[in-house]
Amino acid sequence: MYVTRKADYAIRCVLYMTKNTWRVTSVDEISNAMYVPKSFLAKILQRLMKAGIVSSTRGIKGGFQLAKDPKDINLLEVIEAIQGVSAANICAIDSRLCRLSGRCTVHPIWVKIREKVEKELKKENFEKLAKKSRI
Amino acid sequence: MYVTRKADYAIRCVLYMTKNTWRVTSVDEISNAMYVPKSFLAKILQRLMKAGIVSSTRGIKGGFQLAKDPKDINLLEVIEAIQGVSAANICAIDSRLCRLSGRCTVHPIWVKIREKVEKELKKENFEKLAKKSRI
DNA sequence: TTTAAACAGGACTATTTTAGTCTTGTTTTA
DNA sequence: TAAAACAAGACTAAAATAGTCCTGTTTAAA
Ligand code: SF4
Ligand code: SF4
Repeated sequence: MYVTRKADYAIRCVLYMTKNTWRVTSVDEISNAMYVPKSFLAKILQRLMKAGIVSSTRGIKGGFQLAKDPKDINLLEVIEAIQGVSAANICAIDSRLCRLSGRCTVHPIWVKIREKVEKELKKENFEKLAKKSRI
Repeated sequence: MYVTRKADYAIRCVLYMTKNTWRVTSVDEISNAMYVPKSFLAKILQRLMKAGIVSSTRGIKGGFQLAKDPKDINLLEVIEAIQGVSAANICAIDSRLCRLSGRCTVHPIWVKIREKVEKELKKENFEKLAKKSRI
């Protein structure tokens, strides 16, 4: 499980939008507030759209807003919306990616770690995060 | 924390050597047994040498063997010997890698996840792994 | 009705990382 | 003294990462 800049930016921006829930916010505003390159952010928001996490309004005065209640969005789903499923080792993403997985002693350890990490990430919803937030 | 092929191979090979503790094993033998490209494995073993995990004997009949008791080698140290410290997000490797870390709400979550993962990996020593092993 | 602000989406690119290979040299034992 | 084995550095191809850019569409407001 490695979080790319793209996914990290996504989290920051969903957090920003959480604090402006139901207000339409432009890419430009989010980009400036969260220190994310504008054209890169535009791409990120497109993926969050496809995942149903944000919705967009086109045209002048358009922008983005959360498509769900912040308490129903967790860290894991934002990360997966951006970079797909991930884990610490390939066999924990899909055991077929290593032909040894069926008889490997280490394989179950990676699976267990993946489960633990995902459990932690699922626990963190954006309502909770926004309450603590100072960004 | 993402485990590269290099580190995964290292783990497999340390496990193989655990089952032949105190016997000098050639790169060629390990390479064939563990399905790791020979010249790549040679590089990996060099790093395990520097970390004090294995020792080498040069010349004909030379090879590698563990430099420590298998119960004193854990998964984390093998991984770190190969790829250095790693974590799920850059700020959990070194908080200075993100200028927001001081005021970021998400940062402590990555730190906590790193701690949990490292704890799991430290628990797994090679004596324990070799007992379960069928590779 | 036109214009400008904003999103949509695809193509493109530079840099870094990964996953190796290759070559030349040194050591050691049969 | 030759062959088998490690040592170490240079090299490379492919993939992933971190973006940019350009052309088009939508829509509110002047
Ligand atoms: S831990 Fe085992 S199953 Fe997983 S990638 Fe490594 S060798 Fe394959
Ligand atoms: S989680 Fe926060 S501190 Fe860590 S990299 Fe992301 S923005 Fe920076």
